[in-house]
Amino acid sequence: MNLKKQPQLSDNVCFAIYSANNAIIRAYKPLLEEYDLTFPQYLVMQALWCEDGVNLTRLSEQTGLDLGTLTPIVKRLETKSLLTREKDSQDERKKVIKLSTSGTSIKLEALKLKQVLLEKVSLNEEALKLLRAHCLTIVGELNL
Amino acid sequence: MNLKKQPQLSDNVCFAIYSANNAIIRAYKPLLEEYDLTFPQYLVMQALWCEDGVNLTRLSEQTGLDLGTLTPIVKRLETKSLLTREKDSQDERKKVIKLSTSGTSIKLEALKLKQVLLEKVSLNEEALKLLRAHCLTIVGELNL
DNA sequence: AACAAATACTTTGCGCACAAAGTATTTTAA
DNA sequence: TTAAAATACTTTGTGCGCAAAGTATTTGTT
Repeated sequence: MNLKKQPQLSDNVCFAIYSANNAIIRAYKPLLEEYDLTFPQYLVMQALWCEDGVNLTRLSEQTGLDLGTLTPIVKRLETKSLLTREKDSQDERKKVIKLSTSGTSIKLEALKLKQVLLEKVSLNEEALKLLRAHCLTIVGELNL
Repeated sequence: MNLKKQPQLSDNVCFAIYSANNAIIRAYKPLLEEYDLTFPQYLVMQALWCEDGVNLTRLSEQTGLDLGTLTPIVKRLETKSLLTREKDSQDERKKVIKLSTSGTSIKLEALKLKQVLLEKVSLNEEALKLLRAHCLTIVGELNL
């Protein structure tokens, strides 16, 4: 009695993560519209709210994005006057990214969006904690 | 004694999933090069290996991608002669996607890549199962 | 001091991912 | 039996995400 059902795309962990990521970005979109931010831009802002006045390479380490991705994102945030990009006087190769007043001022409000989104998900604290840890394990081990 | 360390970007479940997704796509890239496939193209092929001869809308349901994303992906797979796109004679609005001989022939080999990738990750069967389930819960609940 | 190597960032090209607008076909209803 | 609405797909525009190539500055070596 082989009751195995047809194999499905959703049997895949990788597909599940991929789909969850797309779903999260879609769900954040209407919430972030109020701040005129995309999801990756929101992540960069969060990185800066954690540690301000860093150069692009540091931001790259924090976000896991490469410089070719970050440069245009940070430029767009500069256009929106949420941050400034100026050369490091000590080392002119480096660009120091600093939050502007308005970049800092939206921090508390914008961080609340995380709760708004998570409220839509029935997973409990423990499950989310585990999910986060397992994802970071994958990141760490695949980036070796 | 408040020993809480600085808040980090990686405290976020959403960031963890986002990073895991990027890491998975990066890790698959060299493996998929042999088949001249990108990760999303690989997912579409997997969907077809599960259920062949479907129209774009069905493929959209299976992959969670919208038609505007799928059309160009499927066209590229057609260019690579991995599948055909022909109008449904019953309903000429629909395009029926069918695997070609070569599209079918790489199935067994290409599906092995999943194991190759997962071997790099230390998570056990149980953890992966839970991770997958939790991600699908998020997808289901955010797409309401 | 001079030149090679390393580092930090930018630019270009390609393929997603999606919203919005457009085209074609079918269904529904007046 | 048409006109309106719905459905299926395509196209266009924007913003990632990354590889590869390019520029500028600094460091290391002779």
